[in-house]
Amino acid sequence: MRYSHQREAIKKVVQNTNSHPTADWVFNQTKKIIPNISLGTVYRNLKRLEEEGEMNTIYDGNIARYDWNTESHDHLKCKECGDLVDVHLVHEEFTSKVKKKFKFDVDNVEMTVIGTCSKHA
Amino acid sequence: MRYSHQREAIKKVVQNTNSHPTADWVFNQTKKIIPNISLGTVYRNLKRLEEEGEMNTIYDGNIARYDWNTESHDHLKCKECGDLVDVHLVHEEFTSKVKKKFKFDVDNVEMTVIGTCSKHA
DNA sequence: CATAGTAATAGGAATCATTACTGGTTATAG
DNA sequence: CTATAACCAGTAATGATTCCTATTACTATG
Repeated sequence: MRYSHQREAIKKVVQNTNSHPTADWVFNQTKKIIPNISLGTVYRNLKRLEEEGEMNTIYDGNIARYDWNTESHDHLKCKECGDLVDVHLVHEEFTSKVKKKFKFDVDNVEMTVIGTCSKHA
Repeated sequence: MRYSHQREAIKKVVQNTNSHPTADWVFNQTKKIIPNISLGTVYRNLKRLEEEGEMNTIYDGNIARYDWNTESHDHLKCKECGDLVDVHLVHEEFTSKVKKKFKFDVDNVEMTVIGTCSKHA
């Protein structure tokens, strides 16, 4: 893949946040670096970066969010503040259990735990 | 909530399938019963039915699917055939573990295991 | 039974996220 | 330096979902 100024900027933006940004948020942040960048470029490059293994896409309801944390992990979503926090809950033993029990070859587990975080208990 | 012919038909359509239908699929099936039903009516009533606890919404990537199975359960999604199968993987002990470890009050766990089913191994 | 009041509907326009297209620009191999 | 394939900005198109409005149909009551 050829070098591109735009893609580097997008990558940096995503890597420098702990939120799980939407494409639109990434677009607005990247505009601060490259004012005339276009939304299509953001989408295209986020997809590329995911294909390259540089980030993950997670679906929050029906909108996509991007996550630079490519290690297998799960999310806690607070229904009060909407916060999405990374946690590690699904372990090896789980995937091997699923494989045995259902003859299902696990690639990936997407888990979101919805509830109320300590700030809003 | 007032009785409506349309809502009853929509409910029956969803309850009589084991697939996890999209709004569009439900719309097309319901048209066989009520030919002039409108897509907006389908969306509105699916949402109502969910609010009433008659069904669940699950997100498959960024499109909504509806599931009459309102008991807590998880999904196995085959990346080859796209099949979405109901399984029960997350148990009580898990939610109480999360509550202790993260001080997070769990309402609901959404888990989709992505991989290859036995038919496509 | 008739009807008024209100909830629900059909149909279509509007919106939101995302993808596709087009003509011009730029990185980079040779 | 130059050719050219990859990339981009801008914008149109798409697909899913929601919103709007005039009309229709439940249902409680006289």
